[in-house]
Amino acid sequence: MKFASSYEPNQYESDIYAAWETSGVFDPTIPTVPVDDDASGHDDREELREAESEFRGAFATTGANDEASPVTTGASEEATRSSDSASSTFSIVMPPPNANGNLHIGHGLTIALEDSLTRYYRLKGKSAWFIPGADHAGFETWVVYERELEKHGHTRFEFSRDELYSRVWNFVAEQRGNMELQLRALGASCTWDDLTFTLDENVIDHVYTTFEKMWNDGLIYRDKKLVNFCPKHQTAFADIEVDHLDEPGTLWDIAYDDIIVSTTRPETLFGDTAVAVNPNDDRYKDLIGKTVHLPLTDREIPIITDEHADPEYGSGAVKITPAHDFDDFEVGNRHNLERIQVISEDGKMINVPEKYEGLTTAECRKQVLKDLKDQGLLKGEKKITHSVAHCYKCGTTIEPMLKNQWFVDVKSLAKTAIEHLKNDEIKFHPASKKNIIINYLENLKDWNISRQIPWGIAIPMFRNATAEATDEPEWIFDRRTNLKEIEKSGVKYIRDEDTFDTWFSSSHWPIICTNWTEENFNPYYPLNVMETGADILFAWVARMIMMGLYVTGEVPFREVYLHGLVLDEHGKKMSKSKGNVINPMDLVTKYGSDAFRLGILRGRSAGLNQAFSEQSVISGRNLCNKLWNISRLIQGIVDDDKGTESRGAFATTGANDEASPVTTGASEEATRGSVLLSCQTDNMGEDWICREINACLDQLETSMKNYRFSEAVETLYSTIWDKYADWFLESQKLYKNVGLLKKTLETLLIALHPFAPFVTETIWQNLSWTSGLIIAEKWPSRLEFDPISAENFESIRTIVSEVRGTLASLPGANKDKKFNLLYDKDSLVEDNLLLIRTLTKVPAINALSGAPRGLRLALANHELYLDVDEKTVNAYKDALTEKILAVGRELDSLNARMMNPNYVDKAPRNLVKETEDAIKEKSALIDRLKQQLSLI
RNA sequence: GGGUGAUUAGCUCAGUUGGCUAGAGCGUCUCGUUUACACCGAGAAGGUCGGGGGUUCAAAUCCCUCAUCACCCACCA
Repeated sequence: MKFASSYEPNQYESDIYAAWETSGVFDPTIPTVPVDDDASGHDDREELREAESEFRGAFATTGANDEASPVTTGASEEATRSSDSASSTFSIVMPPPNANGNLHIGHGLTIALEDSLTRYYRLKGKSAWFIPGADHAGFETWVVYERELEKHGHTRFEFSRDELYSRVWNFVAEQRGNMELQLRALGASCTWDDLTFTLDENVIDHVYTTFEKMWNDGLIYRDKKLVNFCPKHQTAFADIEVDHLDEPGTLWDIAYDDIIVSTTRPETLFGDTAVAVNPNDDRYKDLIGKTVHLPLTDREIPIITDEHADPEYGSGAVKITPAHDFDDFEVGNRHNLERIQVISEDGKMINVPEKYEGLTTAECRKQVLKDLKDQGLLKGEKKITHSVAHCYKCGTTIEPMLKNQWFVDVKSLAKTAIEHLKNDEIKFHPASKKNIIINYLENLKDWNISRQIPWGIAIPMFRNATAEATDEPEWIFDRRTNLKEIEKSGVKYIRDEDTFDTWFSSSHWPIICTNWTEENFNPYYPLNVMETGADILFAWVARMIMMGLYVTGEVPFREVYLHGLVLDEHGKKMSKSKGNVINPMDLVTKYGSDAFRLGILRGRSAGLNQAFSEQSVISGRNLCNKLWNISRLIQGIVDDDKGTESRGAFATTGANDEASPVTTGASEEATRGSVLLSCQTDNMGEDWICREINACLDQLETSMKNYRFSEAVETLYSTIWDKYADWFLESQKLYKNVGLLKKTLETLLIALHPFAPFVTETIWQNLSWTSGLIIAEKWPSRLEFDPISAENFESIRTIVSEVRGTLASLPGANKDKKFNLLYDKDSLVEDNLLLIRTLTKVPAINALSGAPRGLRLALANHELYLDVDEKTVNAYKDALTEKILAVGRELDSLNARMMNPNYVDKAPRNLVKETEDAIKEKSALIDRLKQQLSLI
């Protein structure tokens, strides 16, 4: 197979993905918990026991093999000790994208992160399970569908709840598929057979089981409370779904007899049932306990005292409307005040004098103000800025509304969660989020889980249809939500029309996806890591923790990685109205999936909102092409080599093999109990690249363990490009160690695979000597090398760089002016004449005979001269002077450090020694350069 | 009101128990068509690490303070 001169992702990606998918590599190697297809299967104890023993058996066997397997042995001891290495499984769930929509840039980031982790741990030999999902996205989808209805001249009120449900189901079914194709294009190596849709039977089953448990535990209650209500969407919301925006408003002063109250909502005065003043406010002392006449009505309301009234604010007296204000609701509870609802769910006035009945709140406000003014009761107005609650979806002002809703008593759930969090059972990235979530849980209010939209999971509660007279309970739990009404013990019950807040079911996600059950041991629960957006820390992560602990007694995941928002290239939030939205699929089409993944991971760290631009994707594309061409070069060398049996054989040796003549350069920690790959290295460059690749693997493993994706990519980038291609391969154009070229290329391909799966697999399939799929390869072992030889290559690199730099800075330097290199008694140079000549492109390197001549290179430990003519030396005088000054400055600062007795005294000895050595080196260098200058 | 994060090169960002001359990508400049790659190679310029204090032999890093930006929670009759 011939490599084209550049990598064209579009030619390969879909075929590569199909090859993975059909090969079965996306499936975890340890069998997952058996799913009961029919509900009756639950009772089959025998089967369950069998499944469990199979499970444990598989788990134990793999664990035992692990010790001898080379897969994990490359890891340092520290890594092996960490929790993620302790088990042979790796599990992660996909935050389910909306089944109804296209993927946006945030999904692109999520998949890049999660799939890199999955592929990395799969290569590391773990049984990796990346579980995909699709979200019915209750409210989101509902809003889209309702718009659809409106477009066709319908409203939701023309249909029954069940009709609407099936209509939306069909609507979503039509839309589905797109999202899954896009996940494939991004390279998500997830187990498709286990895709969970948030309205699947087993989801509902889990949710009902939990709900029943909560109901029996007394954690579910029904209450008429003030809830956030969107008059447009006709549904209640949790606090978290409400946007608070600062807005200009007016504070009106209204006379209630002798007392002036301040309000921004005069239209709600019909619902007033008291006026409150602060108990310490002397101004109103005499009025306390008396009543005042409520304007525009014939009602009298009491004046009460409550801390809620702030003497500093407005008049210091505040009207209390328990049915339409959260604070007033609380005041009302404290003082047993009547709740009078004056605004209906569609935003019209009710229970008000006929004149105002049926007006919208806005119309009513106008009328009330006019009437108050006419009666001389409007005493003043002031422009203020206050925060107003809005529906996060449509922006409509939220109306606090008295409604009967189902609530979860969160006290015990939050308390348990806090205990486990404080016990450090979950590690957060970034770490600061742990305290934030604890703080949130400490102040959590009860959770309203009722939603008045048809698209969602029905709440499995039925109301006694007969009169209250019976002894039967008013509400009963029952799973038969497909029925509108049921009969039990001869009593008729009618289903509650409401559906669950989507977060109630979402909070079960790790449990549902891994098919956790009480009976089965499940090695995939808790998840190794939960990766999601920092913006849903409270809405989702906090609730998964509470729910996971409540249902399973264990935290649902061991680590949490939170990503921030992907901003546009100027650091601005992407939005349709700004027109700065980047579609990930466009970038994938244009530059390839790998380029997108590398680009979006680069320069990104946990929890931060960070900018993203096409430039970074281009940079990723370039790396893919570079790697492609590296492979092309090596394949060419391999092809030329065929026939001659070179040192292709690699022997696997224990690291502690004392007999080995070559000492290993790897750190003791890294090699302990591990396997090194011994390969014949014939020159310094080969030892050096082995050392560098080992260091790269070390760094990579550390980065991944700490979820530092950007750092991991950065390390690979510089190893592949700056080291492997620019130095090693350039030197291999002379030496051609075919065995080593193959081995090192394989190592780098596998190491990059988690981040750039397509190009690495494509190359793997194109190379003549590789077999199988790279996705199913084993994580590479460390390479054996001679550390002294490797270090010598650093000297060569220093020499070559100095020659190149000096040549480039010579006045009028260009291709016409070539100079030879002279060396004096330097065995390193002498042994590597060809290499240095090739890398520096000087015409010749000669031993110096007689007195030094030409231009001395600024190298401390090597006496090398560029054989330039007098004129050029003279012209270089300024540059040389500048160089001497620069070295002088460095020397000064080093000397200053050593002059400080405290430094010599207190700094670590090795540091002082280093400083001393550096001073010696710089002094020698500066002497020689000065000598050179004096000769000019 | 309470809290979090950010502030480092023209731009976007690294810099993990304080320690060699603060790094990378992109951009800029100079040179280069050497059969892996112009999606390339070689070289270079560019930073008093937001300001001010402090601790330390040593501070981008720790502490205090101020400023600016972003966000979260509470809440504003």
